[in-house]
Amino acid sequence: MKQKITIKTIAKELGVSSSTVSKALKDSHEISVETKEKIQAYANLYNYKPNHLALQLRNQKTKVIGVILPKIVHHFFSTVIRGIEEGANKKGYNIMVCFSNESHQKEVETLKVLSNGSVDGIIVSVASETLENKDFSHFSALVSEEIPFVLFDRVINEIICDKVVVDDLGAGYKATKHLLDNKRNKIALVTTPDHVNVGALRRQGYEKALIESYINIDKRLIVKINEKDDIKSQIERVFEEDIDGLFAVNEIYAAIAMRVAKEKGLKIPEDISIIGFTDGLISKYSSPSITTMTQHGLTMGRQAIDLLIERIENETVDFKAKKIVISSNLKLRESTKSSS
Amino acid sequence: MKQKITIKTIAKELGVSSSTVSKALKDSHEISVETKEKIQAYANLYNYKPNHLALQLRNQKTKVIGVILPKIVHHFFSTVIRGIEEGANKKGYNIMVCFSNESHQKEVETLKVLSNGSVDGIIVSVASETLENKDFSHFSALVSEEIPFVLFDRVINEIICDKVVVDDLGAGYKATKHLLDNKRNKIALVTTPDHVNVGALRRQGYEKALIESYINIDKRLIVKINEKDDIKSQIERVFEEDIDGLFAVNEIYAAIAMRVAKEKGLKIPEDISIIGFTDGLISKYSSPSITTMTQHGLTMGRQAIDLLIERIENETVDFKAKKIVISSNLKLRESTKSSS
DNA sequence: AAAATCCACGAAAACGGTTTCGTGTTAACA
DNA sequence: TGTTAACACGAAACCGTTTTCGTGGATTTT
Repeated sequence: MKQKITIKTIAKELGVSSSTVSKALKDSHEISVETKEKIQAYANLYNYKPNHLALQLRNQKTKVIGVILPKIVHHFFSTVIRGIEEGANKKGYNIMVCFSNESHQKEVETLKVLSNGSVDGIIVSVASETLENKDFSHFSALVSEEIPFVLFDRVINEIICDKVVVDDLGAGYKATKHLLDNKRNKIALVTTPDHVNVGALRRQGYEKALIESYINIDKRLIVKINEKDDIKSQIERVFEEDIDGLFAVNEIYAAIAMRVAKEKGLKIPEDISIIGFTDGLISKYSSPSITTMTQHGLTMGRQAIDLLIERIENETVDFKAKKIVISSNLKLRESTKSSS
Repeated sequence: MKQKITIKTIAKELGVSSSTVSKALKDSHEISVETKEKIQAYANLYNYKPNHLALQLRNQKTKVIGVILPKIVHHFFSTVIRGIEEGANKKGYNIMVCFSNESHQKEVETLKVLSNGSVDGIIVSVASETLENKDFSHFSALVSEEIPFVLFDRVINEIICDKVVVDDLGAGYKATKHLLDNKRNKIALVTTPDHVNVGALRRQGYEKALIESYINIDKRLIVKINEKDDIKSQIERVFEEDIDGLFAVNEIYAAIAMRVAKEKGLKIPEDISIIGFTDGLISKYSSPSITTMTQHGLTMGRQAIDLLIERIENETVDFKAKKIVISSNLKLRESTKSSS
């Protein structure tokens, strides 16, 4: 990289001190008009740009936000990034994006790197492995170091900090209710293992809706996907039961379920109604298109970044963790009949 | 944020100089064992972490790579990010992700921010607006400032720098050839406006394949999508011709085309074969699943980051721009019959 | 006993800015 | 004519770390 021009070199060339240059470039009233013009012209000519690192060191802030996601190739997380980036940009921040790839170890390491002063604050959605083994010490460390951070979507109850979540229980309830309203009563649930709290909450919503309709919860209708094994064959098992409705906690499971249904010769939505989660491209462009619960990734991202920047810029003495709950609503499409 | 412990505070507390502390923490042989142990113990106790900003300033490098993408909610770009992040991580770099949202202005601004020393190098896929108005001065500036950068996918011929691209012409050719081999001969093309070079190249491949088969190019079969208008209705127009094959330059166009075909009562792949681009989730999970040309986003990301880091770390005197062409291959699925 | 060699550590400069606090010169005022 | 104020600029400290080059005292070598 070419040697960049600095204030010092300008000062030397023009035979003034660096303080003068600094002030002249900021159009300070302390400096005479001629000197300012001379310096500004020179700086312009040689395309002077202040070194960001020096400024960061001096100001003790980076104007950078770290973001750690479990994965990227996922419509929901993509939209969250977009929301975060938009909000950050509006306030003059940049974002540094990292991935844990659902690995606890990677999450710990990444958090360590980011918390050495490279960023002013951090936004995290917790890796499933961390959720599973329940080792949250890296987050406690963040708390005790008083580094501003907010958790979203996959959060940890034990850690006290700002959070942004979807009303997962409510969403599970609404989804199931919609199927019940469609006169479905043998409703399968395709969900995650219990340690992923969003999955667990959505299941609770599902159960709540069933109980309200005096339908017994049938364990055989619930399949908790283990992503290490083949997903499709796990879903096929639930089709051995005579189901007429299916609620999947993400759009990939929904899409796979739809395919299985078609292969079984079932018509959608006539023979079986299917509802997914995350209003992503798959749901939108598949045919029939899939009714889903919206996850409002953009909104979540924006809320998370706003919360974080608020925390960073207003070092409030009285810390009070905030939790923003975003409600999910039904996006009606072709894979379920509209309730009449 | 809590006041972090620094070398200076350690030095003061322990009554030694900061040089001693610095050396002790690096286990230098210059420092006696007792002193080292004392200092290390203290640093450990108070959880000392070196300030990254100070290091960056001193070393004149950030170990951060800037990435500018036209958009994120797009399977291809998501996978590229993943590739970049993986490669960067392996070499001890972090990535700072920004989006131009296809806007020229935003691209210029972002580039300016990143090139003030916040990053060691930059990876860009050019915004479509920039491609359209052909104002590349911000990239020329990068060249003259000798900031390492690499362009990928959407590149600019006029700018001399490292590049990673897909063999778009070849891909367009292969896709069309596949349809021809399927005994299709009225093949529609759904592509981008000409200024998006990847679209233009894929069209050339399409035309080459047709010409080789002695088929005249019929302008009515080619639709250049303007994303500002409704995409579906633009695609519907091409279905007014009696087509039996369709090649779309991305998976969204392909998915929409498939939907239109279904609505017209056409059976896929019996009545019409459809082939897309980018091996994304839509193509994979829709039914019928869509045959596509793979775009190898992960590979592109990795190649781009490797190229960039190579450039950063080996300040070669003899600059020779490299161009890596990644060939695309056919991913056979249900939306086309296998050629026999 | 004088000279050379180690040892363990500190002073200071450097990275590139900003900012506070002078200070010398000139002009205005009493 | 002496005092004060305004002006235009510079010196130096600071952010946190690394690194080069001393240096004073102890030990070893001639």
